[in-house]
Amino acid sequence: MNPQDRQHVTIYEVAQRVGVSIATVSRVVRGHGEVARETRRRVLEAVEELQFRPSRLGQSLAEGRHAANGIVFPDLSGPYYAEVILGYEELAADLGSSVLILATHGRTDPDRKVLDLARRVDGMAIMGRTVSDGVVAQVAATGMPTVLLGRPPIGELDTVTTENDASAREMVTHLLGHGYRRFAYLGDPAESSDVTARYDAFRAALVGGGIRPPRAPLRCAFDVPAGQEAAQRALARPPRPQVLVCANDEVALGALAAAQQMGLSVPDDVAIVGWDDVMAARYAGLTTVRQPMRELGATAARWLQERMAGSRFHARREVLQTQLVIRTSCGRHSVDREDS
Amino acid sequence: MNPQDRQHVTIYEVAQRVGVSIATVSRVVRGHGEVARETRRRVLEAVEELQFRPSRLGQSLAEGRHAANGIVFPDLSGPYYAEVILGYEELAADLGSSVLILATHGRTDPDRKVLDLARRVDGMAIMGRTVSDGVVAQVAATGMPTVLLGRPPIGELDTVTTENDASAREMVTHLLGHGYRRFAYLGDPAESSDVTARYDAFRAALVGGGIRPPRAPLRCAFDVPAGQEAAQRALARPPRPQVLVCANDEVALGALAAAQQMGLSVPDDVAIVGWDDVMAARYAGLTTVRQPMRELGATAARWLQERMAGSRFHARREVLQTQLVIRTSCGRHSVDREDS
DNA sequence: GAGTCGACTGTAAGCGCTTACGGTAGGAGT
DNA sequence: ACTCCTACCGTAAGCGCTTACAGTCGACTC
Repeated sequence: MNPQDRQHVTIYEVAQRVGVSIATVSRVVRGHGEVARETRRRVLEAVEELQFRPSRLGQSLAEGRHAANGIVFPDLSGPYYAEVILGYEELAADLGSSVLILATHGRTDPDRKVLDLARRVDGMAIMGRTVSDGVVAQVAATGMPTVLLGRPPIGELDTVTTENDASAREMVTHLLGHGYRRFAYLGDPAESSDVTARYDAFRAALVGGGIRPPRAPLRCAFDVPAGQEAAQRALARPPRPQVLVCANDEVALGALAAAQQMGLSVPDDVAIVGWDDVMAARYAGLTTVRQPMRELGATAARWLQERMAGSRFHARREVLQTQLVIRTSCGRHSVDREDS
Repeated sequence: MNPQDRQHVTIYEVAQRVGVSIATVSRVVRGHGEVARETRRRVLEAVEELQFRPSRLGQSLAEGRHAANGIVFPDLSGPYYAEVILGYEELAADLGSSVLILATHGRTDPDRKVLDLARRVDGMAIMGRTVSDGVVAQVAATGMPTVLLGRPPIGELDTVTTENDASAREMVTHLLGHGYRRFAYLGDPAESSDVTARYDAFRAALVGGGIRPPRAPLRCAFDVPAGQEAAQRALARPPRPQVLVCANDEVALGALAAAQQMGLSVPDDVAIVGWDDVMAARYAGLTTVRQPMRELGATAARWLQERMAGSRFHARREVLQTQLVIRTSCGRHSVDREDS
């Protein structure tokens, strides 16, 4: 069959077949207006026979809504985002919206893509540093319900983030308990507000513990190779740090690889910790901070729904709690902290 | 701002502002017909001032296409699917299509959701055992370009899968080389055609090696807890198998946990292997089979594009090659097989 | 100076649906 | 027998765009 002649059955054909107007067919299909029992039966019969499905486009155009929403994220390669999206999709679909996704990573013109996306949805969730504040504001200015995930608030937009301060503090306290004194931080605070927050809290906690924090973070991207490379540099430079605090688990996994490659034992020669608790972290024995990723996505979907329904009118902020997960990469413990 | 009064600027307002017809505005915006330089300038100016973006709905309705395609997958929780989707999205977006996603896992009525999805896209990719053959056929029958991923072919539809036979054979050969004789298989062949293929090839290879294969697989779902539970049963039942061949890495990771919990050493007491080479596999030292996931998704997107362009007309089949990755979970080796 | 041509622009017919509004017919009420 | 409902159904006006077709109007040609 030639793609050119994709023929969908339209409401007109159904109407003609039954001998009624398209209005009546529409009423039957939508289940809205009143239709005589017998007429309804005949329409349904024809719908069945012709396999009629109303065109979403016609429907949306007439209704003035897409019945869809979108989510913008940096990348899907990490396990982190996948979980968030899943949480989002799950709820959104249950609420009757289709979900459009957009990964900005590596795109030449993310702003434009986001603007495009905005033309096909009723609301959107935007994660992290994917697009410029200007574009977000521009989208929001059209009245598009928008919620921000793991990104600093912009204007009056709803924002959901995860907790960073307390967990960083707790993490550092734990590390200090191991007796470590020389810390390095791997990750680029410019990359995301989460990293910024983690880094700041990390420094503050060190100061609070009477330790002089490192002068600057070792900037590196959010992936395993970048982490490995940065860790290599950090570990080669004397005095060797006793702990590598990594901006996320992927960086930490890279650091683990670097240590192994350099013949250093973790945690005996160097301790390594991360953030997110991705699946691999567990098998790598990585001490990290667990994020409620599914819930992050689900919250976004729920709020969007409420916005679209018009039931809420001022900006909401929520910070989801995180949890320190102690494994083996931060030092030897008398007792195992994590079961399984 | 009340969601009710979301006002988009329409082409009419632009036309009125400039004092031309909407046809002219459309020409300028699309860059198709001929428009006088001066007129073009004034239109663009107005477009800029009013922040006009054509409605995708109006556009799509007039053009007769959505400029979007969809992908249906069982679940996003595993790392496997996320990668496939990313490969798909990346290419599709570059080709100018938006991407709609649909996770069928846990949905009460996946078939209906897929039919819904079909009303909003120009083409779709369907992964694994997500929906019934009937529904796929029904969608395809409307002329919707469709490609199947990791799923047995249906009718004349394009199908991309990954290689299972050779890798299973190679895996078993390697295991036999270790001297193992008692094998168990964890996974449910009914779950996916990949599992079926792997299981069949596994049995055949054992027979080829002069070993009597297990009577039946230990059926379990595709996730870590299920794998753990099934492995526990398998390892508790004498004679204890020397090898647990797992349908995928998540099951294998569960098996690893079970072994650890039972105080068994891997690989000394029991060898464990999986499939997929998810990120965690590397850190768990799991011997597995690497799948070209990104490429799987990208291939689907490319084929869809070709179908939609009408440039291809008969069913395509492709089997992407996989690669055995030897790590430590299958037994002690004199030399490390994997760098890093 | 009439005819021709080309560059530009407007008119209008869709694309497939929803829904406000109005019309019709048959039964109830008196 | 005449009105008045009520239940049902059709008409038509959108929703916002694209594009075939039909002008219009100078500039040119002969």
